[in-house]
Amino acid sequence: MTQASETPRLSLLVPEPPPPGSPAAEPRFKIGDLARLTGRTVRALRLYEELGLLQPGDRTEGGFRVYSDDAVARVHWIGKLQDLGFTLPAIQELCNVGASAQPGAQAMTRVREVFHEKLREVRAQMERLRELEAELKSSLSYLEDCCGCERGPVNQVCNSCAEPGHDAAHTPSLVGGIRNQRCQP
Amino acid sequence: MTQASETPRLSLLVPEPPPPGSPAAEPRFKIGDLARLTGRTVRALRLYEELGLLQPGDRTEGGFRVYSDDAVARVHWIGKLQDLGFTLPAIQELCNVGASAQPGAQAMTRVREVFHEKLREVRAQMERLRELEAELKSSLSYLEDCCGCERGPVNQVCNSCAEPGHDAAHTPSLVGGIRNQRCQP
DNA sequence: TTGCTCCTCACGTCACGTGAGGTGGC
DNA sequence: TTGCTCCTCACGTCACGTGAGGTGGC
Repeated sequence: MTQASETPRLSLLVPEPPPPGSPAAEPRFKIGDLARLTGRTVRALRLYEELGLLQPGDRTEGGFRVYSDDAVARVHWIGKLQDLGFTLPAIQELCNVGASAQPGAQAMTRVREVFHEKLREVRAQMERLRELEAELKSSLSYLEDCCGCERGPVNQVCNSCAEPGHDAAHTPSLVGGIRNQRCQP
Repeated sequence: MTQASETPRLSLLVPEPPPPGSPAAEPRFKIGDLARLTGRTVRALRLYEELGLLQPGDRTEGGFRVYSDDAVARVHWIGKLQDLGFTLPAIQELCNVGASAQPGAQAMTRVREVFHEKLREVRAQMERLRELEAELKSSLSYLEDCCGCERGPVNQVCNSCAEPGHDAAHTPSLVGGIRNQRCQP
């Protein structure tokens, strides 16, 4: 875990020191620092910028992007929405709500609808994962018996396995799908 | 819900009738039927074929793909593995295990490792979704108050909201990320 | 014959990955 | 000066979506 939040060295990159009276110099990150702090690739961060989702606060004379603390929270926010299944264009739309001149009540009612739909999707996704978790567990328990098998090559013996409980009717579907394949890659 | 499993009409597509003594004629689907039965697009099914994951049992004289019941189970199997996070090339590899000549114990030990890793990933994913579900719920409850707001346009009032509990410190991060945006699409 | 479905290219999309070739920062 | 990081193209990948132009099946 790289901790770059305590690297005052980076503040040397700031072309102009903060004017007197302003809050203490904020940490300033290069794109590689931001990538490490957020678990993204440099490429991903540049893509977010291209789509208008993330703006560097500044650039150095040489053209290097400079970010402040805000950017970390920003990228985490983007990540949450992506994990909820929002595409980057959909996240753009959410951004635009914040900059829009429509009445707050109207805009936030719409956001609520969108979030409500996502809540339904997240719950359906969790249910699906619970099913798959159960299938994985029964597959693992089934395969445990296979680990000591001495019958022979997969393509010759597995499809007619005679172990108790290993007939086709009792084989978990995740495992059953593997046996008896003729797959041309 | 389209039920194509009882359409003996389709058996007319079979160029040669099953030889006597063979089991009763199986239902035979065209690619559109298979798509409806499995919730996939025709394009997706053709892609699976291109990658060697799904072979039509036959073709009509005119070149139409003909599938049997097996194909439905096959596509569902592919779908489960995709939902577990396997890529199509990774599913290909699993297929190849079934056709390989290596000892069953060795091959299945490897499959077990792969499934075990997936189980870990599925559980991590469920935990992530639980967190996001909680964030969505608190965001929805927060936004409920906004629905009757009469203060004005989003970009003028939302960022300095004075409602009790709506200051920056008490705003759920999913909502906070929307306000005060300057997003160029 | 009409309408629907199917066929094969082939280019587009989404969220990046991965070099190529060159330059900035300490 | 060296080594690392950064810069901008620009093409590749993955799992399809979406026509274009033509043909099969009942």
